Amino acid sequence: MTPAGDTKKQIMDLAESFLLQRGYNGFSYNHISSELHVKNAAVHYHFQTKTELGIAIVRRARGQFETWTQNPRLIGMNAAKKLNAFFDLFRNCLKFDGHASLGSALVHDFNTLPGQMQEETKALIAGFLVWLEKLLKEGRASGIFSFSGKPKEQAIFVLAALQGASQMIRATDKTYLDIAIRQIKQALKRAEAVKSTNRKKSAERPSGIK
Amino acid sequence: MTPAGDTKKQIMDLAESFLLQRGYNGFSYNHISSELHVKNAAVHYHFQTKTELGIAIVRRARGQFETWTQNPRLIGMNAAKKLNAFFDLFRNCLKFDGHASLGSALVHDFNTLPGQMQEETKALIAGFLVWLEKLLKEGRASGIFSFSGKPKEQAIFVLAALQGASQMIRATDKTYLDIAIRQIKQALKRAEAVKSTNRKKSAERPSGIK
DNA sequence: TTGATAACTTACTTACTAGTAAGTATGATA
DNA sequence: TATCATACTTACTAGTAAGTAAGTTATCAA
Repeated sequence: MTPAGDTKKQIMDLAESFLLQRGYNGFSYNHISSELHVKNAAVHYHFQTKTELGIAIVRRARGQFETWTQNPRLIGMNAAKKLNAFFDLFRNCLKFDGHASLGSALVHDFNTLPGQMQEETKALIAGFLVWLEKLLKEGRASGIFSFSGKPKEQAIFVLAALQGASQMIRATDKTYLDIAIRQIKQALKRAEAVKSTNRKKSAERPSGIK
Repeated sequence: MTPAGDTKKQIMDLAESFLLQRGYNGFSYNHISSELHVKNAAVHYHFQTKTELGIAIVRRARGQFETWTQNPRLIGMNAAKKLNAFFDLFRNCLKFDGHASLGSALVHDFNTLPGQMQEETKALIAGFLVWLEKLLKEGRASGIFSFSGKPKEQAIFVLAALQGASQMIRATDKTYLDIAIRQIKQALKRAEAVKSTNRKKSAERPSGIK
């Protein structure tokens, strides 16, 4: 028999994978149980309801993001590298074909989500935005980023583009995610780059953010 | 009895509304039939399968977009106004609370969509991107937009941000869509604005695009 | 007036959904 | 050795999903 605690984690991992791939309404307890070669009642043993399972997944993801933001190695980075690390976070959850980010999967299903999961989703998105806002603020203050408007407004823009791209690539070329990320970076450094190449005629400008 | 052809359109309208609000897996023939006060078999009479209904919805939307792009009034506009008109297209389909754009709804459900609907979805998104690319190209050539990279890359970026924002607002303040749109415009005019206010110290820049 | 057709309803099927109650094998503990 | 909790299985329920076959009704053309 499998070691204690193992199945529960496997259920969460699988459910999260299905959630990213098929949305909250696109997977069932049978999907999970048959994949793990157990009966559907075994899944109910660990998570009485689908809502409970869903909440556990979002809570875990929020905790993981919290841990990620507190990593000293990340904190020691400059704003440009922090932003790249954030992009990598998104790229990583898309490494399995057809996956989306958890945030974009949840906001899509938002209207059909149980109330408690709606609250968790709001908290997840709000957490991303708060972190991004802080990053953009300090990045602009230190001259690494340059953009107009409030950092919070720019954070909304960046997250929207990132989540939108992570979904769009399902129906387009997969490279479109990296293209979108490159354009986000451009949008955050344009004024900077333009200043230094102001006399140049065209649109080709050197990169400050890698 | 209702006039001929009426029910069919009502089914499509309702189904589209459910699709935008709840996703493809989030509505059923019963949702539609009970709303229209008919039996579920009546829906099957007009659309034998859900796939057929889904395809009809996407095809209609593609046709409507095609018609929209060929409107002489639109064609006569300058690039900035055309872009605004495109934004309005998105804002309009979000006027009912909780709705997303058709494109974002479909790409989210992409992995669980029947094959033919996947193809329709690809065509819908590709249509948006082609139009946007052309707009951005002519807008940059005429000096209205200013951005780096290929117009196609910028088109991907703009559409990703727009679709991402249209979904995100379900879990955040509704005003975030307009905020995202404003930032998209900023990203498309930044170099322009920066040139004219290059001596100004901070990030507040006048608007060229309204 | 007949008959064809459009637009349904009635009444069903098969398959899947979340969820539950009761029973069982296994290993740790008293 | 008894017992107790953990981690299941077996076997179900009620509800909903898409889909279908056969019958009904209104309208209109010949």
